[in-house]
Amino acid sequence: MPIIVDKDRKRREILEAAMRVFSREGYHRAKMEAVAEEAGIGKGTVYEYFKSKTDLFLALHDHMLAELKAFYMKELEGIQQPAALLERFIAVAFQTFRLWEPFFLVFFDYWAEGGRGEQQTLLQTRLREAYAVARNDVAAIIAAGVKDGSLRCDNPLLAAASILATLDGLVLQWLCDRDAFDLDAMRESLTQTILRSLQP
Amino acid sequence: MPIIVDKDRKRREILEAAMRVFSREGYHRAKMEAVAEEAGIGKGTVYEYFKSKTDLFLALHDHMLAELKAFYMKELEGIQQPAALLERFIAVAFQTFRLWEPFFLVFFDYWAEGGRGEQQTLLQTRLREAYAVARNDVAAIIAAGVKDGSLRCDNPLLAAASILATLDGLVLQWLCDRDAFDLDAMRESLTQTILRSLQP
DNA sequence: CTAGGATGACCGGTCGGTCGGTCATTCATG
DNA sequence: CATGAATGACCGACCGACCGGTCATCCTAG
Repeated sequence: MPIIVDKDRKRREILEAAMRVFSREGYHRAKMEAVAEEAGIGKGTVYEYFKSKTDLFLALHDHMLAELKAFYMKELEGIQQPAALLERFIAVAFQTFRLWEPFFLVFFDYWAEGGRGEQQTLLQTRLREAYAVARNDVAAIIAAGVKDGSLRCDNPLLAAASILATLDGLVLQWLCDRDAFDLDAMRESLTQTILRSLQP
Repeated sequence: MPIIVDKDRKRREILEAAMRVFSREGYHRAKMEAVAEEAGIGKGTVYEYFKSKTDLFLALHDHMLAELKAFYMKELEGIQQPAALLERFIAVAFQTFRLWEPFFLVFFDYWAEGGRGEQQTLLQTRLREAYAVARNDVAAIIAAGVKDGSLRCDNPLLAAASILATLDGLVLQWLCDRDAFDLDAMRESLTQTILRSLQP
């Protein structure tokens, strides 16, 4: 019986190497060899774990979203009040701007690939689902607030979509120009605006 | 003197062909030959007008932003009241979602290129400037409203940035999933929210 | 005939993906 | 215990398709 390695661990290492390389170079420019090098392995080995560059790209999408979701769950657990939850959610989102910068840089490419074409590819489906889940999660918080009377909102799903949109748009703008605005000031201002717009 | 062509006109035709091809395939996948074919000319001719693919990409950015700005100017001219101007601005933005869909699809690539790296490239500078101009324009409307007492806002620039962010984020979301939300409902809801948050 | 303009065959570099082969580890066998 | 066969893991030289950019050539109006 030969060497046995922790396949899951190595797979994750490759994914993380890919994230760094893709975020630095962009998916299209990035070379598989660079990913291998970043992971400290040979190019051939990458293909033991992912059958193609596209496959790696797609797997990375799932991996990153799962990690991000886990991060949110951890940061939000235990908070009960809808308004407090929402406020914390926004704060965590702003934290991710800095903490998960490479994640968002790679996400540029998912957006680019996802928006184009007939929306039939696997990536597009996944991206759509991820958005839907995020909208529903945020909408659920708002709906809970409406139910217990602490918030007011005609259409929680619409509100959720636009809150997510604002956050997405802010990462975009901030990544393109770190001096566009002060993150903390923006967080405070946005939190105020959103909470006030949901006040009963 | 032999054949004389309208260089400007052909240049614009190439740019528009490029927009169609880039929006369909994405910048990296798009072939120069496809751009030439779309424009109804030979590949070599494209290089009479643009010295490289990158150059074309960059020129397209300027061209599209200029066109978009012209569209906004036309749609907004004559409106005086800040609140009405803001409302109309949002409405026009939502119009562009459908009308300028290819524009936004190409813009994915500008965001992707612009966010990455040390922010030193020409594209990054242009993108940053474009954002700055847009923020200032919107902030100016808000500031005018504050001045004449029809609006209230502590920090017009911050508010402008987040309004733009919301619109950007909504295009992203909508392009990735046309069924994510109803555009008209979203426009109304967003207009309400924004105007209310700026009420004295 | 001249010259501006257009062209597409071609070149050269690049990179995703393959594959033949090496290495390390284990264990059945004598 | 020695050893060599079996096998999972790893690797990087190589291949071939692809595509950005060039340039020798052709076309056409005057």
